[in-house]
Amino acid sequence: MLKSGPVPRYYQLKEIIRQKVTGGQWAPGTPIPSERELCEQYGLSRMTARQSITELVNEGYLYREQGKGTFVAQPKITQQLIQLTGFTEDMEARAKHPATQVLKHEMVPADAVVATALRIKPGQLLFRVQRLRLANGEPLAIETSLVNFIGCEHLMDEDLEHESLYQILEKKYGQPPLEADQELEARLAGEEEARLLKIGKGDPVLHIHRTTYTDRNQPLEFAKSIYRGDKYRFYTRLNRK
Amino acid sequence: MLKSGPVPRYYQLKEIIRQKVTGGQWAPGTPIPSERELCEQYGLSRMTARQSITELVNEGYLYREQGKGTFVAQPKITQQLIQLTGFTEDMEARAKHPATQVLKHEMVPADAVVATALRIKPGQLLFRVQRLRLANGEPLAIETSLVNFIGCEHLMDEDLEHESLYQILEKKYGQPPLEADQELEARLAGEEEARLLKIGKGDPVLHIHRTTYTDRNQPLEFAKSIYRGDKYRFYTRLNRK
DNA sequence: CTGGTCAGGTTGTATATACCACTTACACAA
DNA sequence: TTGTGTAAGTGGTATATACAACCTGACCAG
Repeated sequence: MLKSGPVPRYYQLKEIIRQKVTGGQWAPGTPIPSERELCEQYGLSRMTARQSITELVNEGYLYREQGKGTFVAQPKITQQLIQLTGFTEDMEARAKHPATQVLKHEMVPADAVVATALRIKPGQLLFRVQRLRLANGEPLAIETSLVNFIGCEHLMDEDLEHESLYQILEKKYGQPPLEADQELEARLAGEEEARLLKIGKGDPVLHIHRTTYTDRNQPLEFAKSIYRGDKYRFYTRLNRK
Repeated sequence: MLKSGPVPRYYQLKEIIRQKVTGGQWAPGTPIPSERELCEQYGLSRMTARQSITELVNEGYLYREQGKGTFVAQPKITQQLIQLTGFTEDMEARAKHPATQVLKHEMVPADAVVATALRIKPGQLLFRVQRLRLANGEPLAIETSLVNFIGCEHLMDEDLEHESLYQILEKKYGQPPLEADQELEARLAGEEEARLLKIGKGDPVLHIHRTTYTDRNQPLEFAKSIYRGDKYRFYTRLNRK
């Protein structure tokens, strides 16, 4: 019998089910209890139980078959790797040890490209930080972030070598990154990039442009990253319609 | 007043709203009618109207704000480009003219890597087709697809120069591609690849490995694609949690 | 053995209702 | 002027119920 409280009942059930799936208690391919069983077992109405299941289906943990039941999905290799994360969390999901060197941080006016991405006027002052990202001690990426929100100039005082930008934005500034659009391209490393990444000029690199959104689809960050082609692989999942 | 029929009411309303959003009738940032207004207007219950809205929110067309209303989201540049599509549809979404040359097609036994991806035993016979993909007459990608389902050997008789593999799989074989996991990497073109793509050896290329799933999360296709780095950009969207 | 029907299970759709949490605007009091 | 409370409107959560669509297995007639 789930309690009513600050945490909604459907969410409590959702987490219980997620636990059983990710914890291996319910094996892939096997049916989970029917919706009617679940409501009886946890003392809630069918629509509430359905909401829990629906969200887990959308997240790829379960799948439904009409007339037959709801089943545990085969675990996707990429489950952890397709979420919006900062570099730090990304590396942790890949079981690598992340580190950061801040190359530069400053306030700069927006150019035309960035202004379009962030939906602001060119010339507006943005916080800009350029960081070298390392995994297990090796350079992996150069990341340039441009951040825009009211009060973003206070980011100049933050310690971005030891704290995650996304964590700071969410916890200290109430600007949680919630969604992002990305573009990826294969390119060759230029002189400067090669030097920083400790690779050869002309080695392959992955260019990633990311626009990050917070509440209300408000653009928050525009980031350009250059990843070593031989050390980084990008994962994604696509759906039909 | 929406009709009850083969098409569910919530789906009818969903399409009506989607039309108004994509057709520009409701501008980005403006509130749509409240849930209570919609049920009254179309003669259905609030939970039904909510289902329509919820799905459109998940698809990124709308966003909700508690206590305030539901609003039209800013259109994302990538809206069309982040869905699971075959090459043909992908090019059409990018407003380019696609063409195809079949380089080879055959039945081959699965090697270890492919067998793992498709969750079958190594050695099982698969349909394999290697195609050169062109956009506006220029070579853009080399695509190698390995397809596995009962009866896949009949694909040998299909005309894959003029028909879409995904269309055929869905319409003629009842195996619709529904979801896919992808891995992307930046690499350099090898001799053979460079010749086919009409670029120089050592030019940057994007390697994409895709596992496509059909109903019940059943692996259907494993594909390796090599895209020209200077002509192709990959789009994706990420969500937090 | 084959094919059809039926019962009982599942998810899918839909209604009606109620209350909660949050936002906004406005009237009113300090 | 400045709060501040109140009312009305919004989406968020939750219940109870009903029937449709679909799948499976058991049973039965041919």
